[in-house]
Amino acid sequence: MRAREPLDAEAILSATEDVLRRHGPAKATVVDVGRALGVSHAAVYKHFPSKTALREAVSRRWLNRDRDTLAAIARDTEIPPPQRLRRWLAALLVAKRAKAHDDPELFAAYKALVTEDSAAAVDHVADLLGQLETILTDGMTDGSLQRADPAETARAVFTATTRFHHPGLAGAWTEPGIDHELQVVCTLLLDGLRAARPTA
Amino acid sequence: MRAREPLDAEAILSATEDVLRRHGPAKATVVDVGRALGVSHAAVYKHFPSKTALREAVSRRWLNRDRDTLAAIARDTEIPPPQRLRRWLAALLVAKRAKAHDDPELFAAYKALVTEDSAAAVDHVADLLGQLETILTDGMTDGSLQRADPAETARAVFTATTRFHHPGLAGAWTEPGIDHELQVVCTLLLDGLRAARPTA
DNA sequence: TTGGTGACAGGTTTCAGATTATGTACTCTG
DNA sequence: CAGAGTACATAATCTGAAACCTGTCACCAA
Repeated sequence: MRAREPLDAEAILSATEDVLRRHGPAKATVVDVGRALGVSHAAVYKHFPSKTALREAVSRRWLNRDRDTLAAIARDTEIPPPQRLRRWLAALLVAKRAKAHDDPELFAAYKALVTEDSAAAVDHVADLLGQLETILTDGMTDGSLQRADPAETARAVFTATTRFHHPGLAGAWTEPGIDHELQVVCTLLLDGLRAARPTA
Repeated sequence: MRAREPLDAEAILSATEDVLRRHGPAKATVVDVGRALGVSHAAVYKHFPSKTALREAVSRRWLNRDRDTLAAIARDTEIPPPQRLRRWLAALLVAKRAKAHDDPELFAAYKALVTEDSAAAVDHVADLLGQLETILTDGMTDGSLQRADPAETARAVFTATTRFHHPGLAGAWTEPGIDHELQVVCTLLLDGLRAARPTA
């Protein structure tokens, strides 16, 4: 209709994020996104093939926002791997809890992605597993951790801490004992990871 | 209306179970339960104070049905505690998966109970924790397991295996690698439980 | 040719009005 | 008088027509 600065994917993502926050994932529509940008909803479809793709892209960006904090811990060779693992898991809980609390609408969108296991969710998990694997590999290299297959072990650690990061269980993250419980589980896992290769 | 053998709680529970299986937890009504018993719905209220109480009682009975299998493993002093723990957790997964698969309607009812954490669900968890504690205590007594507080450790083991028993995550129980994954997690946990009391 | 528009088909959601369910009270029977 | 029934108020749920959303189109502007 009129000359505007050309719509780009980033602008659409930001607008979508706002719309999601305002209306929640259930009520947010592509028409709303268009309206927020002063544009028809068909314009949005020039940049994203579907509403699903749009939601995925928004969640991806939202998830990647505090990815670096976590990645920095995973890569921090100053901290001995066992402690690093502990800190990383604690930071993961803190980050997830903050997201769930501060941004419930976007968290709900992310949760939906996980339950229908969309590519964005799968990639997010793969990323986290990779970070875990980094820590474990470092530990195996410097001898502070024992077991052999880092990928399998990373998955086991991730699985054993499901309670603290799976969005479907977010309800429990506000319970008072949760941080302590994570510590106990961490200790148990670390004891296992440090143990000499067992007999059975 | 006519002389019948007097309605008792057990008969109501069985009828409710049938109705739940036929209609699912969302559509099952107290009137249906009455109809199944050839009785008015008000008669049901003579025995149960509310529909919620009735659903809880049904789930309780349904959950207790294979409780003994599990309890038998927990108590089997023939098996060394570490192996016993492994078997118990495997049996728990098998039992839960069977329930989810063979009885989806009642499983859904149970899942609902867990998400609104009703007394029945809480009691069920407490029961399982008690069984875990038995195994751990036995292991600590005979020296095959090391750590100190059995209740706290039981909770940690239960938490670390959330993925394999929480009804909200039942979707993942049919994935092919799940049994192997449980084995890996078990091994990790057992290594931790057997480890000499660690330094950090 | 990329990025935009308005109109539209088909499927889904919504909302008000009608139906059905829950839970209580009082009645009836053995 | 214990236990079942009928009647009923209130809350929840269904239904169907209207509104609305998604995704596509043919067309337009720079």
